[in-house]
Amino acid sequence: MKFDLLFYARPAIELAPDLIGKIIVRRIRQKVFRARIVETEAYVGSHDLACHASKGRTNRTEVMFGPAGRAYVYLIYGVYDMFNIVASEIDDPQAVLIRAAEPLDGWSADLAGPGKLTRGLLITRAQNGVILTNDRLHIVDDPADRRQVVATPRIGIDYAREWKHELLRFVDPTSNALSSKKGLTGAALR
DNA sequence: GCGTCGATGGCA
DNA sequence: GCCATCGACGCG
Repeated sequence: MKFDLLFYARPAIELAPDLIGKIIVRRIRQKVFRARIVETEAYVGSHDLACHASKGRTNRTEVMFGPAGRAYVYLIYGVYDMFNIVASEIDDPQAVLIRAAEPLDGWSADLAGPGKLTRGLLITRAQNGVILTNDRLHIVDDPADRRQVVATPRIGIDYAREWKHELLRFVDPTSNALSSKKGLTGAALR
């Protein structure tokens, strides 16, 4: 079942782990591609030094200040688009970065990383601001999913001082499609 | 299997 | 002058 906007209207630190095991549905020219989310990160507001909104309200971050359930897509390193889902409520800029997923239904693609995921699902800045209840791009539940969730520090934010240690990355440790094994230990690596 | 490095463009 | 990245390359 497609999630409605209320599903997204809560703190990113709650939404991010809950999105593990959920399914991205992407429709491209009448074809439907589905992928199971296995890695996310929470960006928890203006006070979070790793959150783009900590630098203030700008053209780029405008979407994050709006209502929950919209896509925040931006370009990084001049090369890759990053797909986020806006969380929380108006004027509280929180978002969840979707970092990795496993293709379903026998479709094969490498979605093990935020840049590879957007490339594989054809998500670009053209989707910035779209409401995620539309038929072309949305998230559905998988009631049968046996998800496991482990929290680790976020990737690629060494500049964020004390925030770089916060356990705001969430992964399904049993997945083979993670962007990195950082933060996983012992049994989780087998 | 590691570490290092360059590409590439929008943003402040 | 940075980056919420990726893949190529060199090592030995």
